[in-house]
Formats: sequence, C-alpha cells, structure tokens
Amino acid sequence: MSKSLKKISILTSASSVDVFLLIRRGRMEVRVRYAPSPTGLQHIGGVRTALFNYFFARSSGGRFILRVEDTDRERYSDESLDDLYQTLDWLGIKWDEGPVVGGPCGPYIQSERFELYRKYAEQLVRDGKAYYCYCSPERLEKLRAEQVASKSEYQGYDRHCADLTDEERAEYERQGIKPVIRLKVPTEGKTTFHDILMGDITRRNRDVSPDPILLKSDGFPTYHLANVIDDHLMGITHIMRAQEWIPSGPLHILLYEAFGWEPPVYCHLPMVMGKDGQKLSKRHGSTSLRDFREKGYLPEAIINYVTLVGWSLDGSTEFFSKEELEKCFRIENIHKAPGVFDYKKLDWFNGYYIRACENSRLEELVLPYLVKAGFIGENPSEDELELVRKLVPAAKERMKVLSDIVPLSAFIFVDEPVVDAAVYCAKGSDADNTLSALEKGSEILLSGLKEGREYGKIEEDLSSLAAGLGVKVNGVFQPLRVAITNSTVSLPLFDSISLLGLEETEKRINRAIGILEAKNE
RNA sequence: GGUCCCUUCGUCUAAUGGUUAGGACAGGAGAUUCUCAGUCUCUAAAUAGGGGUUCGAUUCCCCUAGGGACUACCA
Repeated sequence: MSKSLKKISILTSASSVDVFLLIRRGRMEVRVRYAPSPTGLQHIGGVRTALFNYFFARSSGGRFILRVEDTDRERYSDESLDDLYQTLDWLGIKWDEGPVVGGPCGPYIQSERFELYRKYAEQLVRDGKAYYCYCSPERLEKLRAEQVASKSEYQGYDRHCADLTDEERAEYERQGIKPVIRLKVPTEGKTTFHDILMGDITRRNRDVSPDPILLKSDGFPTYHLANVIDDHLMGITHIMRAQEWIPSGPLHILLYEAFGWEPPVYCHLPMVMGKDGQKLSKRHGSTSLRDFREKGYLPEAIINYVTLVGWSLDGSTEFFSKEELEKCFRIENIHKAPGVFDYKKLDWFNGYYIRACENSRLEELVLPYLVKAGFIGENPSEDELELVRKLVPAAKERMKVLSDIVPLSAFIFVDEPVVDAAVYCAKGSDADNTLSALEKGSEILLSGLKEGREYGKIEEDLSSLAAGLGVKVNGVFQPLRVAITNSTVSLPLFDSISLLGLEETEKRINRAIGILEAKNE
C-alpha cells in the first residue's frame, strides 16, 4: 500500500523527463498500455494486443494501463466503449490505471484531455516545429487524386502552407477558415527507431509522410499527437502495438524529438491474418469478441488460443491458464511473422475447456442458450433445472461451443418424428428385421425400464436380441434411437431416455412401430 | 507507384553452425463404443529459390521471388 503510494507520488511530482531517467536506471516498473479507439466492437487483433500488453506487465511486475483514444468523433460510439469494458471484464483482464479505476496520470480518456493537446501543438508551432495549414479538404483530395493518377513517386501533402507569411495567415483567418496544425517533417536525413523484435528500423525523412496533421480543424488531436503526448505523460515504457504501426514509427520519433522527449521502447506485434493471408476481417468469419461470446466460446479458450498466435513458450506446451501466462509470458518469445487465425484450432481449445469445465458451472453457462431457444423458461422451474443437470454431463464431451447444447438437446423439446422408414434401418438390416428389432427391442427396453433394471443389463439383453435376429448390435439400437430421438445421431440411448422420461419414450416408440408397420404392409 | 516489414509441414509453432528438423490443430488409417462425439494408436506433411561464408547451414551474409502493412482533418 505505502509502496504504491510512494510510486504514485514519484510519478506526479517528477517531471516527465525524470520519470524516464528513473525507468532507464531500472528503478521504475514497466508501464504498458492498451489504447483502443472505441469505433467498433473489440476484435481478435485488438484483444491479442491487450493480452500481450497485460501479460507482459504482469510477468514483469509492471503496470497495465487502459487508455481510450476517442479522438475520432465521427466514428465514436458509446456502444463501442461499453463493448471494450465488457470484453475486458469477460476476459478477466483488469487494468491498473485507466477509466473507471482512475490513476495518477488521468484522465485516461483522450476526449477529457482535449485542452492538453492543443497546448502542446501550439507549443510546437511557437518552436517552429509545426505550422498552421489552411488547405481545404477539397484541395487535398484533388492533390491526392493527381498524385495517384500520375503514379508520382512523391505522394502526400505538398507543404503548401509551410511558409505562409503573417499577411497570408491573417487573410485566411479573416475568411474564417479553421486551420489544422501540421508537423514540419525534415526533408533531409533519416530517422531510426529501435524495435525489440525487429531491431533498428530506419527510414529516410523524405519518405516519412510529409507534414502530417497533428491537430484537426475541430481542435481534436490526431492519433499521432495524442498518442505520443499521452504515452510520454503517462510514463509508458514499452509500446506494444500491431505491426501495421511500423510505418509511423519514425514519425513518432520525430515528434518525440520535436518535444525534446525520450521515446519509449517499441515492440511491434505480428498481425493476425485470415486464411488468405490478408488482415483478419469480417469476411473471414467472426472477429468480434462479442460474436465469440455469443456463440459460446469460453474466455479461457480465447485467451489460451489467441495468445498462441504470435507467441509460444517452448513449442510444445499448449495449455495455458491466464494465471500461468501472467507468470511465464516473455516478450522475447513473440514471433516476428504474421500468423493466421485458425478457427478450427480455437474450436478444439474450446471443446477442451468445455470438457474440463465443472458441471455446475457448465449448467449455468448453458442455461441462457436453452432459454433463448425457447426450450426452458426465463425463470427455470426446479424440474427444468433438474433436466439441465442431467443433460450437461451427457452432452459436454460432444460440445465445441456452448450453443451446441441446443441441437444436442432439441429432441427433448421439439418432437418431429422421422417418417421415412428407411432411416430406421441400420446398415446391414432390412425393413423386416428392423421392424422386429424395434418391436422386440422395445419390449425388452420398456419392461426393463419399468422394472427398474440396470441400464447395463438392458443393454446386454438388447445385444443378445441382435445376435438372435442375426443383425449387428446397431440393428437394434438404431431403430430405437431414431424412434426416441428422431435422429440417427444422438446422445447415448439411455441418456436420451432418461432425459425424455419413460412415458414420452414409450409414446415415441409405439409411434415408430406404427410407421414401420404401415410401410411394411 | 513509393517506403518498410516478414518467409520452418495446409495452419500455429519448436530447434541447432553437425538432429531421423520436434509438438499441436486440421487431414488420412485403425482401435474402443448403441450412433455421434470423446479417448487411444498409427500415418502423411516443411526449412521459398539462387548464390556465397564454412569441414559442415535450415541456422550467418547477399540477391531474387512471394506475401503483408502503410502511404486520411481513421486509428
């Protein structure tokens, strides 16, 4: 307690530069952040970034910070912000500093830091590192179109406003044009930044996007400005973000230099791709965590699998709990190359975790799906709960996702008899012996059930019957199965009967006998 | 077009200057089982290509090819 208070006071009292000196000397902990933009639902790629940051912070005794980068008010939505919190909550990822929980470097929502960015941007203008630009969006669009059409080697802003005179500026201001602030990118020299994974990455300054906008005409900062300022002010030590950001690395370094700040350490994470090698997107399948949650993936499966694309401990350990990852995650084990997201492997992990799930927990997890399917009521009765308690152990090893419970249990709640007599015939049986198998089998079965014989004994008797009729064991079981579960694929026969109840079982069998008799006449 | 990044089985990955290049998913075959699933066993499958350096390279260097990302008053 007192220790953390001390750290906070260091942070708040020391200047930003001092904070970095402390970090450099190893006196201060690792500070990393996940800084999503609430412009859509949380997706696999973002969550992977969050996870890597979180696990790196935990495994190195550092702090994990959440920052909301809501500077794009066109695309912002409350729903996205809710989804961010819900998703992290569902995964069990707690942030040490950030919205809701607060912290010494707050506020952690960029729109609440609005004034800050203008202040810094204007300082850059005063220092001659940035300038006001009055170019209209129309002019910029035309410029871009021309550059694309001519396949010009040089693409980007033409620095039209880089050297405006005071008179020209005053004229624009008089016209009421709201300017943006652009960074002056040097045209000579080169800029290098260090990436833990990639090593040094160098780019000629002339290849850095010319004079990017720092402050938009609405007064909001762009990503680059806000990101650099906040990372610095929040004492971020390591920036772990997707590799798609590599090209803006040099630009960010230029910004740190313009401010006279020490840049943090970079670690660009390999991207998550779809089967076709393109950046993972909706056309590859579900990408939002909400989708995965709704289909019935467990957080432990998502965490386990997602962490394994782009990272591995030793190449052979495959199961990791969140707690284990919080201990053993090493930044050095992150892969460089992009990885393809394999839905099948996720299914395999999910099936594994469902099978490993305590029955009582699985009952609760499965309940909403049964309610949604209309199989049981919103406020389940004790009988319904009892049914679920029987269902779960029978179904659990057959489930890949929680929603599988619906097709697996549908026969109990929806009775759609199979009227095609051929379906009742097992391979190697014909209509005649299938009918007698069903008739004789049902006698054995129903009387056995009524007498309360053990399932194992009844099963033996049914097997003997098959032998007597000269058919395979399935020649007896299949017609019974189809009669009882309305399907050739089902839970084990005795589980199905026990779920259905004796009365309903008998009804369905007799109905099936009727169907087969009608067919045989 | 320009810049930058990447490259081990279909996929996720391990390993080392000297190995039969290992594991997992998916695939195939079999066993078990009343169907399905699960479980178990077995199986096929890779160092992108070309040059070097070296006694020896998949590993180090160079080139080529392929893939990807970026190139917004979006992040």
